[in-house]
Amino acid sequence: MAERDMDRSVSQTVRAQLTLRDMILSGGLRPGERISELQAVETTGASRTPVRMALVRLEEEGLLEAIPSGGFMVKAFSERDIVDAIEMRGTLEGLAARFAAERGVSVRDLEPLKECLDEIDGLVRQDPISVDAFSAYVALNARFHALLTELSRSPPLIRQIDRASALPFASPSGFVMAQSALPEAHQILLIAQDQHRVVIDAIENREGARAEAIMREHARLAARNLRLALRNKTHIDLLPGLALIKTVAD
Amino acid sequence: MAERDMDRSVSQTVRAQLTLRDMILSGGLRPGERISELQAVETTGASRTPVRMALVRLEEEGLLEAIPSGGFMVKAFSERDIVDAIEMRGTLEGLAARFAAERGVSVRDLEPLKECLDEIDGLVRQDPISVDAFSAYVALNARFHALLTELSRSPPLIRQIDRASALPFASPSGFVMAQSALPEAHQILLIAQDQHRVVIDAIENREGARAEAIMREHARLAARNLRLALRNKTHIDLLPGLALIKTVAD
DNA sequence: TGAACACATGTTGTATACAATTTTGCCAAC
DNA sequence: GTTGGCAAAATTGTATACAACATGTGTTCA
Repeated sequence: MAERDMDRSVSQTVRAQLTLRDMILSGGLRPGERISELQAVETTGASRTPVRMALVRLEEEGLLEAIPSGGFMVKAFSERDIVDAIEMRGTLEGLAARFAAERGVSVRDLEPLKECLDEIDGLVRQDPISVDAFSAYVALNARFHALLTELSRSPPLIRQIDRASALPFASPSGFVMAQSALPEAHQILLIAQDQHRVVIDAIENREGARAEAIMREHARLAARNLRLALRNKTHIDLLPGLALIKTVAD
Repeated sequence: MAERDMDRSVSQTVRAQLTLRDMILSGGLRPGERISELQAVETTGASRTPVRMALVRLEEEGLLEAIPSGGFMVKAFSERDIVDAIEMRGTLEGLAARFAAERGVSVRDLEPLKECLDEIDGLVRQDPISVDAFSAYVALNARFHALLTELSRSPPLIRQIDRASALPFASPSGFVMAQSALPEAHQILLIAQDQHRVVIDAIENREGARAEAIMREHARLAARNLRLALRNKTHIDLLPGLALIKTVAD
């Protein structure tokens, strides 16, 4: 912790925030555990002021919780919290799809989305999907969701969706893991891909209500699959931010 | 600014945050205006550290925007941002209503909601509604929305809705103003009240999809009315957080 | 007259010192 | 043995000093 890479281009606050977030998400700090400022100072290398700023930001982000008597602790989530977060995010993305459709987007705007989907098609064609292809899929899926969100052209909505994604299990990766952590994973991936295509079609044809409904269904499917995966304990170790869950055992 | 009430029960950070928020919302600080830390120190009476913490929190809250070169400025919102924020909040409340219905709530839980609605009934009975009755209505409406949100029993969703309400024009008060800033205000209030009743009915009967649809419609109506009010410039001065809007003149 | 550079000024990011509050451990009393 | 209280230690909230950076202005040269 002495000779860490002192990148002067970013502030100490940002660096401390990144370091602490990594520690929280990787499970280096247990849920419910109090975070000692001095200890954080040692591990991050920054001084107390930037550490405190980072802690405040992480609290607003939803990863930490303020202790009434002072200081912060790592927030603990229940399994239902996770499912709820995914539905919440999907609901907001549904609104984004509706906005995109109602606002009217040009064919040019939809091109990157379609390219994304074409690339995904190439990946999901193979049935026992390789590990490399899978991580490529995760990245492409995240890209698709981000592009769709942007398409709403609504800064408040985009911001809110970003905030909802701060909870790692509610991020697009969480979507994917939820969909892929079951025996019938491959079929689910195909269904999800179909839904993606239909949403784009709905947006292209200015069908706001339809676009929203599809995205809602997309999210409800992801939530359902995650519920099943949690119950069966299948591959849940793939879920990002797992370290934040209170009791993996029910 | 010398002898402000030094309430030792709350931290300097919280006090600075409240003071600065008031200044922003009341228009004491113009949108796009850079916030000087030293000036904030003078006006709030706190020292630089708590002021900085307050600024970070207000940024996360969405009222401030970070300047790349350092420091913060008051965020500016377009009229469409406001309408979007109201729809966004309504969408999340729709999800809350669905959760409440699906999760199953006892009759006891619904009682406070019904009392709220009964009280509102008493107020909206008079046609030219008095000023006192109107502010009572605003308070009761806020209470109803808060109770409904709580009914979802979903901490992540409740948190997200609270955050969405941080933008003052997206708060329940914003809902009301949007609904009441038109000539046919009284009729609109009656419709809104009807929708409130139907939502409770849907929740009571475990009809999740219906409860959600009604709340969505409730929000879309509010958004539509606000759009009209903004176009006609009728009573838009009643809208909370008006000072944050970039151009009142289109 | 205009543009460019240097300097001065003000502002923010960071570090640290201090004070107050909370927590913890220990000892005594019931 | 348990509980209450007291004291010490640790931790957080606050204030301020310092350093790096950005900004604006004035002067000088083309």
